[in-house]
Amino acid sequence: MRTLPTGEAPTESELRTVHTLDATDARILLALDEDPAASTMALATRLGLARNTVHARLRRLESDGALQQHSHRVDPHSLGRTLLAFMTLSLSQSQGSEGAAAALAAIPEVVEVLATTGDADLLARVVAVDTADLYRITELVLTAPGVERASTSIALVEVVPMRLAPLLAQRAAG
Amino acid sequence: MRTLPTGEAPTESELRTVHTLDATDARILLALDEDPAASTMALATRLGLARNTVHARLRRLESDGALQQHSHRVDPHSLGRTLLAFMTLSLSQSQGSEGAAAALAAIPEVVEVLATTGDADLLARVVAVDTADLYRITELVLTAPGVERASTSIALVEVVPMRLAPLLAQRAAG
DNA sequence: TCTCCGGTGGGCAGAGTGCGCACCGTGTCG
DNA sequence: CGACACGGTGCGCACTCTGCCCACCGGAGA
Repeated sequence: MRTLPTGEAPTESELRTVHTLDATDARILLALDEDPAASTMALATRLGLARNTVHARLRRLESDGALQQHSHRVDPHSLGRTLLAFMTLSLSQSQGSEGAAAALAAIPEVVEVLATTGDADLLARVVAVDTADLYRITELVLTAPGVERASTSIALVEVVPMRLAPLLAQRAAG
Repeated sequence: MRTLPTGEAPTESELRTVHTLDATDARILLALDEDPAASTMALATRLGLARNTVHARLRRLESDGALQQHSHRVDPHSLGRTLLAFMTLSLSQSQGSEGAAAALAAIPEVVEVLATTGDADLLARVVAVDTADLYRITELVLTAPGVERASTSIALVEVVPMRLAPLLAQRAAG
């Protein structure tokens, strides 16, 4: 799966062979996951590696894209958006999804949209201040070109918060 | 919405009055969103503020929880998980969701689970190596206690990648 | 008017970074 | 077998940035 193609050919960096992570890479990323503020030196001493080794690997991981430069650190709650909801959207089959994509991208409260298989065509993650706000956003979403139906479910509890540590741990052990 | 309660009373920090962000806070977070590697000094010069000002605000934002300390920087693709899917899970009404939650949390490929309103009870975000792997995970999910039905849709394209910048921009301007 | 508070400017010690270098063990290949 | 590349290691150095002082200032509110 990749981001929405915008017309251009894939860049050289996108085509770059993805260096698979070895156990050491995974250990570094895992330690970083536990303590994201850790310095290179702290990681090195903690993992029993030389600072230069950790440094070199971090640089490679970043250039490979395994370690994203951008991070989602801002809590929507602090912006007053305490409500999280998912909308499954059905598009009219005749037209493409570009128009809908652009319209959805123009709504700030729509924080993520994925095209999916199945009954619905799009899955949108939406944040809102309260239910009235969510209603307003729903109306807005329904004005997007091609959007025929929206089915909304509200997130009640975060049963398993977003995480990658278990996968990293698996790789670190293997 | 909050994380799954584990029995204890909310901690003092969770009850702390959430300081609402002012426009300057939003500008700082927005600049940080665009360049997460930016140093305090770089932010200060870029925003036309004193270093001490930015420093003090960053400290407050972090202590308020608005700026999360942990960040999701690792790309699942680098772990070979190029497939992203969503599973809507129906639970048997009789039993609670604790058992299911624990079982799902034990599956590394399950990267996020939310309890939702609507037809389904849970929404799980899952990564997999390929469709065969996804099938294996589906079987695994179905063994979780209380899970009666799983409906899977595969993410095809990232129409709008996870983002908060538009909301921050709105706040920065307002 | 006085006081509080947030922003500002300057300064300073210490930590961490980025980078260079040399060395060494391992594995590969001609 | 010898040459070589490669990744990890240890050392050092210049530089930046941090974290934390302090004093000053201007506006808001009592």
